[in-house]
Amino acid sequence: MQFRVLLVDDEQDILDLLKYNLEKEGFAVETATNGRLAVQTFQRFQPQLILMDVMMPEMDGMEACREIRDLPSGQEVIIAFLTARNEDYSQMAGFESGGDDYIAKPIKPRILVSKVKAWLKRWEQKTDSAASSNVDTGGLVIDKEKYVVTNNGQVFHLPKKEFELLALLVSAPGRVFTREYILNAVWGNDVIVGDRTIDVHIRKLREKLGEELFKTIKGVGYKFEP
Amino acid sequence: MQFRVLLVDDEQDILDLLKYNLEKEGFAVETATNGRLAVQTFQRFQPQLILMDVMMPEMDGMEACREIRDLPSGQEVIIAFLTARNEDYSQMAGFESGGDDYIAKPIKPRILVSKVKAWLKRWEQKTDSAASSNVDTGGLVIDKEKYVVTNNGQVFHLPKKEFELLALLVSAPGRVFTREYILNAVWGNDVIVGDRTIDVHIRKLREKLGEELFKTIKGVGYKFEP
DNA sequence: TATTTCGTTAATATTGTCTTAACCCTGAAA
DNA sequence: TTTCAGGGTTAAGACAATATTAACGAAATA
Repeated sequence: MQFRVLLVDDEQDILDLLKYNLEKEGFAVETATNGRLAVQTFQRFQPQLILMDVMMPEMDGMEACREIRDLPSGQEVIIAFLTARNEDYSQMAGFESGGDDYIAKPIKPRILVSKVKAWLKRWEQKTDSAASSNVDTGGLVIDKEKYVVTNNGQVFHLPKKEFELLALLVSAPGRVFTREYILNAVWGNDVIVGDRTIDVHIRKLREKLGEELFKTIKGVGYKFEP
Repeated sequence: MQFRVLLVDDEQDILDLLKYNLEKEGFAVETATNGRLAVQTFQRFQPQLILMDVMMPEMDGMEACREIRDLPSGQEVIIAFLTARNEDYSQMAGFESGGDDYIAKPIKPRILVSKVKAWLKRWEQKTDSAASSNVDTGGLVIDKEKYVVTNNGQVFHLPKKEFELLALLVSAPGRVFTREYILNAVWGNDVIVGDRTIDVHIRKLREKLGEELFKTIKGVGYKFEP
């Protein structure tokens, strides 16, 4: 299998250098010169790895990263940032925008190649074991690591409680969960919240993911049915 | 009758705490510190209830649960898991390993005791009526978990009272249930409802599932016959 | 600090379920 | 044949459970 790498930088020199070195190693490489183009190219090219400069005209790396992560196909790809050494990467260190790693400029070809190989290795492992941490039921994919839900291609970032409620219901499609049980599972046995709280969260899930997915059994509880 | 409870956790502190509180309530308690020991102790001790941590050395809770369920004597016992809240309950919520319920850590003694009592109450009922969660009698399948009735492939979603009445009658096909008994079982001994109420519910069941399935014994009661 | 997002609740609306009243039917005893 | 007891049937209304909306404080975020 040939791996695909997308390079994004506004300096053509750097793009050429990196591309040359990666292609020499047998990777398929495409390039983009700003964030907006990167998002477009990503959708067509579907790379396993994106190497992206943070500072760019038109749309910066962070923003592009977020946009890509919001695409249904943008969950799996590894995104690594290129940064000037002294650049303030405190912002990205937390990877709030969904970046996985970074590499400091100036970039030495050797180091780049070995890093890329390491990333792609990680990508392979990740997709191997993805089945365990991801639940997939009838077009609805729940990624417990990233706290992200994908429904028929649309990506949702659900708040914690909603996410947990959803994860619970989806864990056994068709099974009815009583209110009592739900309270235990999602809120814990020491927290006391009113019954309406569950309704409201159910409502939000229905709003976001589809009314018909969550069925009410009056006097009993709720169930998820694809 | 004294109930027997088996506690399984790798932390001695927790075992001590739980044991103390349960013994104070009059339960017979034994403990084990990993899954393997739990299975052994179970065979000797034959408890009605097992409280088990999910994460343990040697053999984890899930695996132990499965092994116990595979024993001839492991069908009746109620197995509840101790879990850190927000722990990944996707695996256990589906009860793939045969667990019945769980309680979230940190565990407050009060809550523990009341839960244990509820579980043991359920155990008593369970063995009383041998109410397995699925009943299948002559093309009629009652799935208490999914709260769904299937009759010759057709799926019905019955309201609560109807469902309970049906479940009662079907639990002993051919047996006649007196009106008094039905009132006790479905409505509870404190609720007062007129006699016509039962008729009406029977009517609805006949309408939905077939006239001939529910036979009236005048002056006595009703029975279900496939 | 300013701002936004979350979680919860209160108040109200809405829905499905349960119960009942009123009346009908049947068979057996008077 | 009447009468009566037990059950059958129907639809209306009572009732309880859930839905919905907005609003508030708390928490996270900028």
